[in-house]
Amino acid sequence: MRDWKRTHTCGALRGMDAGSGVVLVGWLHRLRTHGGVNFADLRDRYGMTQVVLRDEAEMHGRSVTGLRGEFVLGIRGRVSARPDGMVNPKMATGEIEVLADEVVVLNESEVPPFVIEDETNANEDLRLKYRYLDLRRTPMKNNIVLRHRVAQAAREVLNGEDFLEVETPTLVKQTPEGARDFLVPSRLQPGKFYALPQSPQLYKQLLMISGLDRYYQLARCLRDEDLRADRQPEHTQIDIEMSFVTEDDVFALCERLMSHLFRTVLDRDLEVPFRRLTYAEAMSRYGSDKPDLRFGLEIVEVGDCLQTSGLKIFQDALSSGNTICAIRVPGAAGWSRKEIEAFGSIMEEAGGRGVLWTKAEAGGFTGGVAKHLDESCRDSLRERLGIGDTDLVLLAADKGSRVNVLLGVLRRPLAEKLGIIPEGVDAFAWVTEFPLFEWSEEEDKWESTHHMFCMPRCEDLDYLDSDPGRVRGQVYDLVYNGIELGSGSIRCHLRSLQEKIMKRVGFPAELAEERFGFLLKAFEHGAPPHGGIALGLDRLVMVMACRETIRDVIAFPKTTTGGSLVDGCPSRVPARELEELGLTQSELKKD
RNA sequence: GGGGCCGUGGUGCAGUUUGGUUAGCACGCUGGCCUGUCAAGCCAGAGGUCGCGGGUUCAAGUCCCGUCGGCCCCGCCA
Repeated sequence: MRDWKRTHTCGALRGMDAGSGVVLVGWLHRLRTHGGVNFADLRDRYGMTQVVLRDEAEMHGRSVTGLRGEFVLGIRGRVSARPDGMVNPKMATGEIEVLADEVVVLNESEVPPFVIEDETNANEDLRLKYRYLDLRRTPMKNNIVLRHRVAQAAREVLNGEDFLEVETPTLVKQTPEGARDFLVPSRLQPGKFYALPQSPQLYKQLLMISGLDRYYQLARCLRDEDLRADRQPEHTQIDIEMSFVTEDDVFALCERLMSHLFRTVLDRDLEVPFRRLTYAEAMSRYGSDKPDLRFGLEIVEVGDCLQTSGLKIFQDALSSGNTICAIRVPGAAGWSRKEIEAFGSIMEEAGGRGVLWTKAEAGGFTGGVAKHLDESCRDSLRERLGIGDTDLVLLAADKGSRVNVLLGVLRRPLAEKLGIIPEGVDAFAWVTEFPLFEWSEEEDKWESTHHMFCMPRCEDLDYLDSDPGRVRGQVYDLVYNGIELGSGSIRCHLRSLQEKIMKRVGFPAELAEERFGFLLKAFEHGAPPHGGIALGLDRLVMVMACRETIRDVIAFPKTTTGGSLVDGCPSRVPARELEELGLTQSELKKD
């Protein structure tokens, strides 16, 4: 057989190539027969080229009508400018076509289980089973390409700023607290286990103590927890750590990083510095620690406006010290009771007791709780909320900040119904000053909000013992359009303080020594002040690709039950291998 | 651990509420026609254990129970 090394890809040829002899290889995307002249679209990663097959082409024993979709073909021919009026402006290669002299079938293909085209109607489980076919589709291929470009652009920025890419172990010590670990049994030390890393957290801190100063890694992180559209058991972080930095340094670096990514990959400019708001502010104004700032619909406390209302719910709330908050929904006075109460249902699903409401129309208040609002209530509500003439007001009363969370749940659905979420807006923000601890009812103890290696804010150090819930950390999240894209902190680098924090979350000195002795020891050998961040690469690429799930930006993702449909893992293993590891499967049911 | 939705030719869906003769549509597929198509067109055709198991019934895609698989959400995910 002659040499079938390609001279061009299927996306390369242009009008100026007319007259050249070329060899193309690729998959037969579609074949259109017209008797004496036939058109074959040849597809590869780089694009699509129309090949003209006439009767005189050497087919090596094949007939044109014997060719099928997804056959792998080699084409030898000549580039020809398309005749007048035949140029296809929808194709990058639409100015030309290749007149085939010779066609060879490099491999045949079964009829694919779904059609390889940009808009597929195939269900996701089928696409996952035949992922290699799904990835032939242009949108999926583009996601993978986009991911590559994001990863490389991130490396460019970090390499250019003297960061070192360092790999950390995959077989690590099991960590107490945090997510459930994936465990790997040790053969050489029967009965003992490695864990797969939830993140390289401790290793990157050790690298700072090593004096490497600036580290990054595109790190796989593994957590044995339930899946979601934006959560997989294994995901990738752009993991960053720096010595001798403040929060501002980390923010500025990430802003340079994100600006470069959006500029080079999406050709979009970001407004920097990103907006900053404290955790307390985010929770009170938006009812969320990852607020969507593309639209308003802010939550406002209105308890004092309702002192004179006779409504029992208000009276009870005020007398019991509960909070009453409201959202002004501009232009929604025309909504029906049914439409409004749909939002009450959303609130109930979130654990609330439904929503109260009233409408501001023609200078007055109507509907819902309007009849329980006297002039004084109305005036103060008008002023507090800036109520216009066609507004709906949603109100809720509940304990403390719970009410903000409940109303916060409504913001996105409200914005969608109002159609006020702007296209193409990149609403980045830093949420800062996260509390260091939160009380766990379930465990009946204080737990770390982020993780136990975060530095408290200096001014809150005195509350570590007296009022742990009041201690804010040098802890921050990066938020984009209501999605958490990353989180980080300035770390604790002082042994005594770290021990104090560990004690607070249930690790007395002895236990801390056993579990984290190596880190505490390292702190005694000149640990520099340091901090960093971990950015979720999957989520970042997901939002950049405008996808709804990170499965679309992962080549081989898992299903919601943690399975891989393309290869069928997890799977059973031979009993002999279990024995070798000192494991038995007696409790597990057979297939 | 809990809640919800889905499963019908290769693919996507209709049919299930109210059980009843040959399970319908589109795309794809197969064969034929066709010398300028590019989501080609026209003609003809093949293709279905209704996820699986059990039950109710004269009769089950349809009703009941169980089970498997996929998706979404709560819990969980420092």
